[in-house]
Amino acid sequence: MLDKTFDPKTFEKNFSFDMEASVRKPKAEPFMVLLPPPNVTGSLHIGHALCYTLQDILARYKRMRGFDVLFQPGLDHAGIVTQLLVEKQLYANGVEKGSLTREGLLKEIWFWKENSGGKILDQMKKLGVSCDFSRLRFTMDEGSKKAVTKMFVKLYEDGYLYRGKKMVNWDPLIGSAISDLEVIEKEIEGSLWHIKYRVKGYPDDIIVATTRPETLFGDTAIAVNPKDGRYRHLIGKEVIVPLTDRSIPVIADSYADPEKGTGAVKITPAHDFNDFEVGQRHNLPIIDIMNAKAELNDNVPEIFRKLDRFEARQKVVELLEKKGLIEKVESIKHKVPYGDRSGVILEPRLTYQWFVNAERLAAPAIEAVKQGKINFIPKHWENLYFEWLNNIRPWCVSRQIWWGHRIPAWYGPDGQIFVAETEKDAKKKAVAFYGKNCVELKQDDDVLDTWFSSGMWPFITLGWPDKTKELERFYSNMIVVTGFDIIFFWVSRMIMLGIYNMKKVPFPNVYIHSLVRDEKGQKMSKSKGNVIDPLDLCNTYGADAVRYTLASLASPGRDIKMNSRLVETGRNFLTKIWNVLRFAQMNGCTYNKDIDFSGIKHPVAQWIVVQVKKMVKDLEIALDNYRFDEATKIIYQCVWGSFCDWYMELIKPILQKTSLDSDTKEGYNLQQALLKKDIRDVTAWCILQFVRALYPISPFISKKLSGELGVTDMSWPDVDVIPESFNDSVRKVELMKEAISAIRSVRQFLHISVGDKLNVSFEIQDAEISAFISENQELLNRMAGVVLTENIGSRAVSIVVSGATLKVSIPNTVDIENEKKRLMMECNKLKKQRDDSVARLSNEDFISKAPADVVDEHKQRVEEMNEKIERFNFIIKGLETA
RNA sequence: GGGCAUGUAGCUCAGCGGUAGAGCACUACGUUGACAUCGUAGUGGUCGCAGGUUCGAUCCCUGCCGUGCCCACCA
Repeated sequence: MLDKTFDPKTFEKNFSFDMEASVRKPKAEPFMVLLPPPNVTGSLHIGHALCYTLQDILARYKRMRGFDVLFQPGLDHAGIVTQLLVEKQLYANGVEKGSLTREGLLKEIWFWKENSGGKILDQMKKLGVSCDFSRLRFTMDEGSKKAVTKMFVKLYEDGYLYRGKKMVNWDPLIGSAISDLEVIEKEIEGSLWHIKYRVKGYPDDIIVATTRPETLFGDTAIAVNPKDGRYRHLIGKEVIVPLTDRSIPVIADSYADPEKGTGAVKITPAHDFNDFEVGQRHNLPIIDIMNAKAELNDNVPEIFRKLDRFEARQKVVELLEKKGLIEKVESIKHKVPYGDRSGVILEPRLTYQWFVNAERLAAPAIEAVKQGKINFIPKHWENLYFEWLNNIRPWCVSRQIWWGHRIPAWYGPDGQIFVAETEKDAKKKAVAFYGKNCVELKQDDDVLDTWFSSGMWPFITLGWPDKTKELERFYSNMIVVTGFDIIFFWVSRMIMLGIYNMKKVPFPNVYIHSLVRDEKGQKMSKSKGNVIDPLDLCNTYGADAVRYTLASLASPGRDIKMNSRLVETGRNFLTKIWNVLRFAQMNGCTYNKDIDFSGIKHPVAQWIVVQVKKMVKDLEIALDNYRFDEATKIIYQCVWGSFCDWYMELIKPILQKTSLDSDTKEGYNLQQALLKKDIRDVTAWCILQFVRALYPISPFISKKLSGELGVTDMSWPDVDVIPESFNDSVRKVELMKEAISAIRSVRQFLHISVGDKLNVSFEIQDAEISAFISENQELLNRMAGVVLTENIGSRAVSIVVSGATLKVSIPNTVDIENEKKRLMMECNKLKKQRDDSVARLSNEDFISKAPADVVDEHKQRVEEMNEKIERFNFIIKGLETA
C-alpha cells in the first residue's frame, strides 16, 4: 500500500536505470540518442536538465516501443576550460606561474580529472537519465586519441588540412589562438585619439584617428581613399611615425572610408585583420610589436618594451601629448572583441596555425540538409546552419595549450613537416625524405581544438576506426538533441566530418531545444544571480516533477521562462496520480494481466478505456513529432480531466457500495460482484497504462507505481486490444457528463446549495441512452444531487443539452426572474451562433466556394441550434405563464 | 547593415483558413475516507497595429511597431 503522502525523496533514490539502459536487442530496429558530451568540468545546469530530459524521454519511449536503443554517455575534455581551471587551482595552492612543465601540468590535470572530473554524471543519474553508463566515453580516452590522430592524418593526406601563417584571434591570457566563434563583441566606452603624423617635405600634418595608439609602432602605411580630395595630393608622400624616426608611405586604398574618422587611417598589418589585407595588397612590411601575452616587444622603442598593451597605450598618449602630437580626443562607444573563456580583450595576431579547409567539407554538409537527408527541428534553424556554412572560413584547429590531442605533426631541422599517426611513422617518412638514417624530429607543440574531437563524436562513440557492429548499426540512426548555440561549434562539424569520414550523414534529425531563461526572460548567469539550479528543484519537488515540467515547457521555437512555481504544477500532477493508485488500492483494485475486454460491459468502464486508447494514440503522435509539451498535456488531460474528474467519481458507488454489501453479506449478489470485479480490473488497467505512458517523462514514480501494481515490464501500452464496440458507450457517458455539469451549473447560478436534493426528469429521444440514464440514476444523485422522478411539479427549470431536455425542480426560495435571465442568456448564446451560420449560408459565394463538408457542418449547426432554441423558447414561455 | 524568431486571457503558453483553448491567478461555493499538492461553478480576449488575398483571416501575404537573438562591420 502506498504512503498517504507523495514524497519523491523516499523512493527516487531507490531506482537506477542501468539495467534497462544496457539491454541490447540485436534483432530490433536500432535507435541511438547522441548525448552531447558535457565538459568534464561541468555541473548540471538547467539547460542540461532540459536537454537530457528530452533525450531521455526519447530513449525510454523508443525502448518501450521495442527499439534497440543506444544512449551512450560521454565527457568532453574541454581543453581551454579545463586547463584554466586546474591551473587556477594550482596557483591558488602556491604553485608558481610558469613553473610547470608540459608533462607536469598534464599529470596534474589527469589527476584532477580522475578525482574531481565528471561530477555531472552523478547529477545526470539523479535526474534519471537512462544512459548506458557502462559505455562511458571520454574525448581523450585511448580510443578517442587513436581516432583523432587517424582523422588528422587522413585529412592531411587528403589535402583538407594545412599549416599556414595567418591572422587569428589571439587570447593573451590563455596564450593561444581561439575560435572566431569564441569571440564576444562587447560595446564599451573608449577614446578616439586624433594623432598628427608629420609629412616629409610638407608643411601640414596628416591627422589619423585611432582607438589603439599603442599600435602605431607597427604602422607601415597611412591609407587614404583615392577618391578623397582632401588627401589626394599626399598619396605617395612619406610620413614619420610619431615617437620614432621611421617613415612610412601614404597609400591609396578604397578601404579608407572618407566618412570615418579623419578619412586617413593608419595601417598596422600585424595587428588588425583589415590592415593585414591592405598590407598584402600593397606589399607592406609587417611589424609585429607584441608577444604572446600582448606585451610590447623589441620592435618598439626601448622605453615601451615589456609594457602591457594598456600601459603602453597610456604611455604613448602621454608622450604624444607632451610633444603636441594629439590634435583632439573624442569619447566614443565602440565594439571590442573579448575572449569568451578568459574574458580579456583579444588581439589579432599573425601566427603559424593548422587550418582545416572547411569550405570543401561544408559543400556536402550543406547539400545533405538541402536534400532533406538531415532535418532540423524546428526547421527554421536550417537557415542559421546554411548562413554559417555558406560563409565558412578556414577552421583554425590548433591551440597553444597543453591539455588536448597533441597534433601528430613532426618537423625536420629545416622545418619540413611530417604528419603521421606515430612518431615512428613520422621518422620513417623523414628518413625517406632526407635519405639518411638519423634525423632529429620535433613534434608540434600545439593541441587540437576541442571541437575537433567532439565533431567526431558520432563515430568515435561507436568505436571508429575499428569496424564495430555498433558503428554498422547505429551510425545514421541517431537523434541529436542540443541547443542552437552549438549548431556551429558542434552540429555542423559533426555533419561535415561525418559525411567526409563515413560517406553518409551521421543522423537524420537534429532537435534544437529552447533556451531556458529566468522568469523575466533574462538569460541566467551567475553574475546576475538569477540561476535556477535543477538539483535544488529536484530536491524540493523531485526529479520527476522537474522532468515533467521541463517537458511541458518544451514548445518548439520559443524560449522557456523558468520559474520554480511551474514545477509545482508538475509535482501536483504527480501527487494526483499517486493518489489515484492509493484510491485503487483502498478499493481492492489489482492489476489483472488476463483482463478480458470483451467481458467488460459497464458503459462507464468502456468509456474510460476508449479515452485511454485515445490518449495513447495521441501520445504516440506527439512523441513521434518531438512534441514533448503536447505529450504532457495529453496525459494530464486524460488522467485528471477524464479519469479523476469523471471515471473515478462515476464508479465510486460500484466499488464502494458493493464492498460494503459484501462485508455484511447482505444484499450481496453475483451480478454486483462481477461488476465490481470488472470495474476493479479496468481501474487497475487504466492506471497501469497511465504509469507506462508517463514512464518516459517521469520514470521514478512510474517505476514505483507499476511496482505497486506488480508489473515490472515497461512496454508501451497495447491499446489495439480495445474492442471497437466500446465506442458506443461514449455517447451515453458524454450525455451523462453533460447533464451533470449542466445541473451543477444551474445550481450555482440559482444559488441552490448542494445539500438540497432536487428532482429531475429527462426527455431523451434515444431509447438506449434513456435506459442508461435510468439504470444509473444513483450517479446523478451522487454527482449532481438530483433524484430521477416521473412527474415534476410546475416549479421547475429546464436544461437543454445535446439530445435531451432535463427538468429540475427548484425550491420556492429561488427567484423565478433569475431563472428567466439564465434561460435568456443561454438562448441568446445559441442564437448568436445560429445567426452566424445562417449568415454564411445565405452568402452564395460561401455555398459555391466553401468545401462541402464545411457547408454541411453549418447547415447541421443551424438545425441543431434551431431545435435547441425552440426548446428554450418553449420553456421560457412556460415560465412566463406559470 | 544583413538575417531569424516572437507578439493570443492579469501571468506563462498551446492552437489554427471554418463557433478563441489550457495551466496558474482571480471570484463564489464546497470538503471529517484517493487527493487542500483537493472539488464544483464562474469572471476574463477587437488573437500587436494597418492594409491585402479569400466566400471566410487570430492563422496566408505586405508594411509598420514592440521584444529577444544570430551574423557582419566599426579609424
